[in-house]
Amino acid sequence: MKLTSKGRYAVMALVDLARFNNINPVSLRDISLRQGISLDYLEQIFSKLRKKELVQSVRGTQGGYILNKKAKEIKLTNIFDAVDEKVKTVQCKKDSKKGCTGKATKCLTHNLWDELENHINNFFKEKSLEDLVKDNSERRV
Amino acid sequence: MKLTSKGRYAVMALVDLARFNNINPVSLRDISLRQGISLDYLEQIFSKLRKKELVQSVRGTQGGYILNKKAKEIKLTNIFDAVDEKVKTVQCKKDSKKGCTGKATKCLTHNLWDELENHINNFFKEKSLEDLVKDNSERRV
DNA sequence: ATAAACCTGACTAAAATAGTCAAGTATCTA
DNA sequence: TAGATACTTGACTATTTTAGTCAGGTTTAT
Ligand code: FES
Ligand code: FES
Repeated sequence: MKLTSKGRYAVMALVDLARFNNINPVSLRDISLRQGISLDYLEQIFSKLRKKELVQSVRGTQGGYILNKKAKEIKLTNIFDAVDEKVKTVQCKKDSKKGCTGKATKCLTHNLWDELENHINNFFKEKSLEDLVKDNSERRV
Repeated sequence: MKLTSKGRYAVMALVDLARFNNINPVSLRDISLRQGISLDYLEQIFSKLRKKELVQSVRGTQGGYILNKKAKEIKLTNIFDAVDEKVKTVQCKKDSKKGCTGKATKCLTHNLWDELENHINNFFKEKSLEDLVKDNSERRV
């Protein structure tokens, strides 16, 4: 099980944005340089974040992105959802009547993976962007 | 983040093995048929499980595999470890002095991913094969 | 002897990931 | 108003990982 770069970058970028998000928009170029993430890739990511209304764009010179909600209200789960980083543990189609081996019943481990999925998602539901920013500035003191 | 088939199959196979593991060894062929997993693939998986001494092999006709420990003592974490299904959330090399973007410091989110990794691994450390077998037979009543 | 079953290593097709590239559009500033 | 900055979009591609397959063994009960 591993976390993909897309998900990791999305969170990194938003933490960066949240820290520098005083009044002026933050350009992707700046985030790219600070975090070492390809600008083109960031653009793909932010396009999705914008569609889910986590950020707002400001076009033109001196433009960039600003948070569209309070950092406290943006949970990790929202971020991951926006960039399609989903937790997938079961093999069967989630709602199908058939188990993962095509049989009518669920396989021996279906319940286990469901539990696991919930366990992981709970973590994402609890953590907010604010937590991350705080966490980080504390460590700098 | 998703669970790979290798990890899922390893657990499925061991649960199956644990259920039928009375006195006689269980052949991979039987597991393959019951669980719908390719025999060749199962062989790869059991080779690893054997090397980590989770199972014992019995060669020859009427052979197969038996558990090498009590089901209670085999945790999910042991199984995943055996088949190299590791949880990997950080991008940087775990012990390197450099962060994931090559800088000297850890990136803004390193701690978060570490927490996540622990969170997931805790789940694996708690669950034993016995839990899974019980869980399953209860549901059959 | 022979068949059942374990054992091993090499190989490969398909999918997912992590980007790149190209061609725009909008807006600020000089 | 020209030019620069920065967002916008969609298509394309190289790399890596996954999920197996395949071919050839060896061991042992009957
Ligand atoms: S994981 Fe759902 S039936 Fe196997
Ligand atoms: S994940 Fe370790 S430094 Fe970025």
